[in-house]
Amino acid sequence: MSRATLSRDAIVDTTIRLIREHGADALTMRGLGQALGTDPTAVYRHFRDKAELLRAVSERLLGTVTIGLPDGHEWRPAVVELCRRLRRALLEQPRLATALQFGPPLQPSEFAITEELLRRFCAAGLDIGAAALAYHSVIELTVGSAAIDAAMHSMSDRERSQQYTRWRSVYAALDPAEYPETVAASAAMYRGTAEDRFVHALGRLLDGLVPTR
Amino acid sequence: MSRATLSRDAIVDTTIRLIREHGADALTMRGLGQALGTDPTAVYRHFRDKAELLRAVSERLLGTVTIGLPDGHEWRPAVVELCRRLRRALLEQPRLATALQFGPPLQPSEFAITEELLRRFCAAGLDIGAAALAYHSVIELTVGSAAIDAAMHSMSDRERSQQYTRWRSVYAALDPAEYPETVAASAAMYRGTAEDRFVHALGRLLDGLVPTR
DNA sequence: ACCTGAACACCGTTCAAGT
DNA sequence: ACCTGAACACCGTTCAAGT
Repeated sequence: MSRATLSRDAIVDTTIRLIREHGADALTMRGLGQALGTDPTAVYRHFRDKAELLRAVSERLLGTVTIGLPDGHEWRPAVVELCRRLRRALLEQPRLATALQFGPPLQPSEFAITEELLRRFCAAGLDIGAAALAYHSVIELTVGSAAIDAAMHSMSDRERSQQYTRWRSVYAALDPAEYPETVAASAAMYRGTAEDRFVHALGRLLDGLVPTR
Repeated sequence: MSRATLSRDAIVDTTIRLIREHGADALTMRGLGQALGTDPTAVYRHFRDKAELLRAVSERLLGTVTIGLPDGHEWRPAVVELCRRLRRALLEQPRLATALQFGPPLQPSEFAITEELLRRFCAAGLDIGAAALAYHSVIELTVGSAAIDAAMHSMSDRERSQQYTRWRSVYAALDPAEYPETVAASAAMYRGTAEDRFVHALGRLLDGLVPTR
């Protein structure tokens, strides 16, 4: 057995790898211990409990969201890029979305995301109250898109597109007397990637939030 | 002990009550058995497993979303009301949001929601492809709003507003050199109820999805 | 100082046995 | 036909004991 020297960073690394490979639901402390080459309970020397470990994971994942965003006068590309990154980070750990609101200690990366979004919305010409509302709005959309796509995220591209095709045929096969619009729309449902659909929704939301005068 | 005669409906009733009172995470088959006055494993006569039970719960909760919507020529009040109801149903069972996409059998109530939304968007003048995109967009926002609010949902009004106040002071106490906009916006963050904020976000999204020509 | 491993108090679920 | 209850294979977590 490799004599692993445990550290918070090494534990977080391995946890993220396990979640990425096997899904968030499959993460157990016993499995984590095995992947680390230590007794499962050794992790408890470094983290109070599983929740604190997952908070550290989320901090790591969210930390990359705001770095190196396109700067300059255009607010919109920056907001879109930030939200795309946030969505991808949330996808890694779906549970994270709701867990965010829980913990007593808001995390540094969350503050950075909030500040960046508020700054861009102010740059877009919104007053501070409208910027706060816009912040809440885009966060809600981003979290929802990630939550809906989370189940598909562990699939391969092939499996995913098969699943979309299957759903389209289910819609297409409905009784047209009872579900006329669904049958008519069936070919248009779940078109493109989930991220495409998210970017479209975000675009329309930003259109509504920041009216062009 | 009351000699309860079990039925799927009675089990779903009790499950919803337990989730409403103690939260979705606190639902266990043993606790459910106790609430029903039967052995915990008796439920397995009527449902294959916990997932099937929760699917029946979601079907019950989502079933009420589309009944008696405001009819007539105005598409917008109907869409808003449907989404508010859907959000409230999702709040009862946060887990439901992601579980929706899982199961093989899409449920009747989901079809009804899809049809109703597509119908209203077509009535608003969108072509069928735009209606499908609009459908995906409002679902993502609604699911996200419910997911974010889920943690607060079990709190009393008093606790919830205390939590909001606490977050505002955290934002207000940040270093204004590093987080100027957040400090400036702190008083405007988490204003009103979560449903107020959702209705605002939905309104702006609908503005963007259905441009007034 | 850090890790180990037995142990505790839980889970969801199965299945032979009861009535 | 339906319910019971022991049992199985798991969880997260604690804590005395090791090194």
